[in-house]
Amino acid sequence: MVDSKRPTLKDIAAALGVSSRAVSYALNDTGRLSVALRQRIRRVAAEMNYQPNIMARGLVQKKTYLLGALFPYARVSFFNAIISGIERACTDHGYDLLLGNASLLSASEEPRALGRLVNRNVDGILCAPDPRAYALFRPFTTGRIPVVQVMTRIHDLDLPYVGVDNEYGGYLATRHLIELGHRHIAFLGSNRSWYAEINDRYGGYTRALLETGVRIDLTRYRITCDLTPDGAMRATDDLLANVPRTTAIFAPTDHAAIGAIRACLKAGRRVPEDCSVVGYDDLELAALQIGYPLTTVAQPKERVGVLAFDLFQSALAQRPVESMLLRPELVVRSTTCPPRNG
Amino acid sequence: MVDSKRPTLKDIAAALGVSSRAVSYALNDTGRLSVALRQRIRRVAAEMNYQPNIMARGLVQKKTYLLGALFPYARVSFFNAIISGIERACTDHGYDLLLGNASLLSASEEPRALGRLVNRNVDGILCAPDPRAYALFRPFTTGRIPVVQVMTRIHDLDLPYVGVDNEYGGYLATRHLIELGHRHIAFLGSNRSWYAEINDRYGGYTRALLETGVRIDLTRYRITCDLTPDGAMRATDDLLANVPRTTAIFAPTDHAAIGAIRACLKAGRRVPEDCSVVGYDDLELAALQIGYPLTTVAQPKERVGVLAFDLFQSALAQRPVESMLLRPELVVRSTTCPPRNG
DNA sequence: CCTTTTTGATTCAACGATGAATCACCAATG
DNA sequence: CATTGGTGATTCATCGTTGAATCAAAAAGG
Repeated sequence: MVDSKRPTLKDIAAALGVSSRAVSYALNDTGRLSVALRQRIRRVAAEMNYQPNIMARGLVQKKTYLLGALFPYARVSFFNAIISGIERACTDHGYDLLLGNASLLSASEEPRALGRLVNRNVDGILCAPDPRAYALFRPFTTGRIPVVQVMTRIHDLDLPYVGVDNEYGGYLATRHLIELGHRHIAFLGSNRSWYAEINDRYGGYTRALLETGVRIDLTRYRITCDLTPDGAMRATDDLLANVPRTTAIFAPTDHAAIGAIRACLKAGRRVPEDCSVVGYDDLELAALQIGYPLTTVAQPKERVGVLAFDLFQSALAQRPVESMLLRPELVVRSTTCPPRNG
Repeated sequence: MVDSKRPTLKDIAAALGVSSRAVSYALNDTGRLSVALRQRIRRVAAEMNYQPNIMARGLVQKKTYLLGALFPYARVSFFNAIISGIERACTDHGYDLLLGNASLLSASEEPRALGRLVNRNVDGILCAPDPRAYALFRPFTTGRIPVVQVMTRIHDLDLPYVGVDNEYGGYLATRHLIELGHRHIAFLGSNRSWYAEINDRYGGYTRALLETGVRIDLTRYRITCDLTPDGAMRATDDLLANVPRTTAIFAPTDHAAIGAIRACLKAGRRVPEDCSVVGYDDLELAALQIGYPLTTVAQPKERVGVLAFDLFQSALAQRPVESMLLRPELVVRSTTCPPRNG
């Protein structure tokens, strides 16, 4: 069974003494052919292990059955599950996924990565665009390549979007802390103002406070930093020194939560007894923390991926496309408990 | 600047009043053309924002400039860095990466995923094949599609391979424990005998023992289990109960190390004071453990990805291809220290 | 001055598939 | 019997690009 070359329609046609067009008809179940011939062709095609050349087909149909994925490399651990959801949907619908991850600095790499995808004539693009890349994606609002925004949305850009309600997630996390009895809850904001997700989570935080009548001096309890483990740790160092009454911290990122917890321990505070911490994202490392499995907000990532593909298909078929906002869930583990003198 | 359609060679030719073949020559810097015309064509092509249609080119050149990646979905967090290394090499050489990850059970999904890649006429495949998939990859040893094995190698299969020396990694980890003074070092093996990597790490473990003259009753200190956090935890439960003299554990996987440490803590043993643990892989969650940053063996993953691409290119160019074995490194963090009465 | 070579460009075919049109044949119709 | 209609298949053009061959004109050679 050494197939030295992949058979083409012509090869099959020659083997049977019919026209290659007939073979095409038979295999696609189109055109007008006698059942007998149709079956004969199919049998031989199967015997010869024929597989269509997708490129040739794409050339004439002007479709590639390729879907481009454009996600920031810096956050792979987060987008993994989403990409795998997308991929599953792809295989189920005859599509293949082209990886165009923007390495490193997304704002500068995205143009090139995007160009490569367009170059390949992808039928659509799923992406988590950098908020600053408005100009880059603007042409696609009118263009012929459907683009779906996933998890991250550029404000004012008229492109469909599938995401998870960050405001509600922030609300869930904060509400959880309040219900445990906390009244001094800090929020770790990002020092990059354009991260809308973080701002939305902050919105949920303030709403929870408002709804429950918990009054907090935000100028002291809302601090900003790099949302990396180290950045959050340094910010929390300061927080605990300046605002020692803090009994709980809402870190809108698991990485930040790790930094916050480290700062607490360093300051001699036990977690969660002396200080509760809630994270966000439910990365693998949240559940697999040894001493401190993280209480965090989980997002239905796989489902987001699948829905993003659905939206792409609708857009491709010119059907009306509506953005979707899914609900996150609170996952309570071991980094939260009632305050000591609550 | 609304490009309603992407320009083709013909469009540029028409705009200039020359043949489309001349345009092709000019843009590829081939053929014989006057410098003047060449420049004129290039300028207009740039103005019209021309980008070649890779599919059409591929059709005639019988190349797709597509590279298939086939990695088990179950271990994404591990293969992330490798894939990103591959991708970087791809972009640097005009290739694009097609994701063909085998979802879930690799042994059953691989055939389909592999078929899709072949179907797409990928120019090559980089994969971490399931050891049981010998028959599946056998045809590629003679075939025209270069396949490079990455991190995982199927024994007796004549396909190039880039990986990291697992035997040496196991040796490094064990040697580290011995040098700290440990004499009762357990090894957590896999209950799936076909995982060659784990067996190799075990080989390094025994070599270190032999070299240093440390005699250990392997029937008691070598236990086997599912190398998941829970599996390793249960196995370690038993180990600590049956062989209480154990002062160190070499878990050939970070996930297993987490389970082992959990079991230690559950049994009232402090880590590392009462029991040291070494992991393997240096996943993100190893460094980002809050209380117990893992001592573990790190592999040069990005580099493996880049080298895998290089091997693919050599194979494609019919150059001789030699497999490569890189060296892992020990990363000492907080889960190892000398035994108490060492 | 005529022949050969070189230069600069063009034309034609092909890659492997599909869209559109066509054609031969046979049956049914008036 | 000539006309119409449907059936089952074929032929031709095309997608956008490159390989191979060709061609006209200018340059070089004897």
